Amino acid sequence: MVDLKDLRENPEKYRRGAELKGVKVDIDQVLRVDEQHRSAQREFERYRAEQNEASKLIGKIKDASEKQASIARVADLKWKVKDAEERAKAAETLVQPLLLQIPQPPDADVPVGKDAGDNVVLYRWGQPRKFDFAPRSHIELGEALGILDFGAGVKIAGSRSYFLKGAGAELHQAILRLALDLMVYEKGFTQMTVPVLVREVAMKGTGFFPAGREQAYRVGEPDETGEDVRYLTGTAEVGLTAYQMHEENEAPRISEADLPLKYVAVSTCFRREAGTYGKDTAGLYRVHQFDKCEQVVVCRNDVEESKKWHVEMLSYSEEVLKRLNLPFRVIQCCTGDIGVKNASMMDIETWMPSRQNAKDPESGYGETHSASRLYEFQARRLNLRYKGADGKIRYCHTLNNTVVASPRILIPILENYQNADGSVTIPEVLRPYMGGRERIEKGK
RNA sequence: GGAGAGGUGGCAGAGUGGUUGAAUGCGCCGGUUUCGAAAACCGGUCUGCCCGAAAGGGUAGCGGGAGUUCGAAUCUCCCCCUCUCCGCCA
Repeated sequence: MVDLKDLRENPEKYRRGAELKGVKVDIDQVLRVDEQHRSAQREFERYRAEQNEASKLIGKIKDASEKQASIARVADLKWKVKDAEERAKAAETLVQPLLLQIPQPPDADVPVGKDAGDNVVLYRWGQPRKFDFAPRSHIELGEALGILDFGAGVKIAGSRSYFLKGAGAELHQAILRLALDLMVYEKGFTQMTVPVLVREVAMKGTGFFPAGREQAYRVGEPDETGEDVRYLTGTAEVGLTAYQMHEENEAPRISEADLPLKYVAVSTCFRREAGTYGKDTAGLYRVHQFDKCEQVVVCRNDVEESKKWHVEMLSYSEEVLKRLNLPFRVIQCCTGDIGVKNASMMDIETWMPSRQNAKDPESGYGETHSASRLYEFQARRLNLRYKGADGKIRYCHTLNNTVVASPRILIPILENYQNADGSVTIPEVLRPYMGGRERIEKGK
């Protein structure tokens, strides 16, 4: 959520921001409704002040008939108060949903662009492998080795579903564990187990709703209050970021000394992938259910510090890929591709031989990581605030990034580590998590 | 699922219709004292929104919502949550 006060003072900034992101919003409408709300509120407060003053005096009046007269006089105010209050409330309930739709303006260092085609490659690491045989896709490899089963997945769970079997499942767990261990034991993150079935507030608070509502699976039937409805999260970012969520009138429980909060969690992620019909339908690339090791940092309200963490968190993800010796490139996403929530976003794309297009030697990189810098956007919705050393209360900044998501990461692993005979060499760093095995071979 | 108890400030815990944002204690911050510290003593210490350049003022908040009343933490109704006991399940 953007700052309403700032929106009032600098509407142009938000108009421009929405335009850069390609999001249609009516800023003037928000300002109009907000003004209605505030003028009604002022009226309400003026009448209420009068009423409170008069009521206070009534309590002191001893004479019965005089008291009755005063009560009769004040009674009239009661209706004026009620009327103004209702108008204020009505306008306020209109402001909120409008405000939730206004995107965070992209940061100044984000390149202007329409869509993913305008993203900028920042740098690369590793050399794509030159095969001296015709490389197979992870689908061919996995099915031949008996470690991936898409047929059973589709039969049991529908499209974009799969089974990982034997060494496939082992590899999946090994990579998640590698990532988690790096974050916990080397980078000092606090490991969490988070709810993946959450209430609407958590989805709204983290900025996935209302804009991305169609991407989430809804679970349960609404009762009269709607409270029985839950949502399956598409990332542990929801649980990790919302963890310190506060009520609006609550004093902050976080103090500056507690920051930064560094959380990591592995969770199962669920995505409807609405609007992607026909895109990446085969294989492990775009699936409805997967597991992801996610990192979240909640830091001080300081743009420079946010930027520093953004790069730092990105380096942790790179570290995982480097240890796996998988070639990748880092992308600075453009204004049209960073989504409603983000001030900036950088992706890591890992080289996947099967995605390489013979005509384009630059192709073959597929997104495996996404690092977001959100400044106050989520913190405002979640009321994530802290008391500064100076006593002032500020909103935190939040950031998040994939450490590794599997089975998508199995694509580059299987494809890059394949041998001419169809076997797959297990990356050295994963062997300790797989009983010391070195190769995945058919039937073994 | 059945029976009971309860949800008040950072924490503990008073308060059952009239200057109650709310006693008291603890904690925290500042000061006095001390060579320094502890103890003791004194003072301060919630948050949102609105108005204001600021100082400050107004308003709202005692689990949430609705109601009664001139006036509600206190009364009524609905909902949510927590705890204890019993049952059931893992």
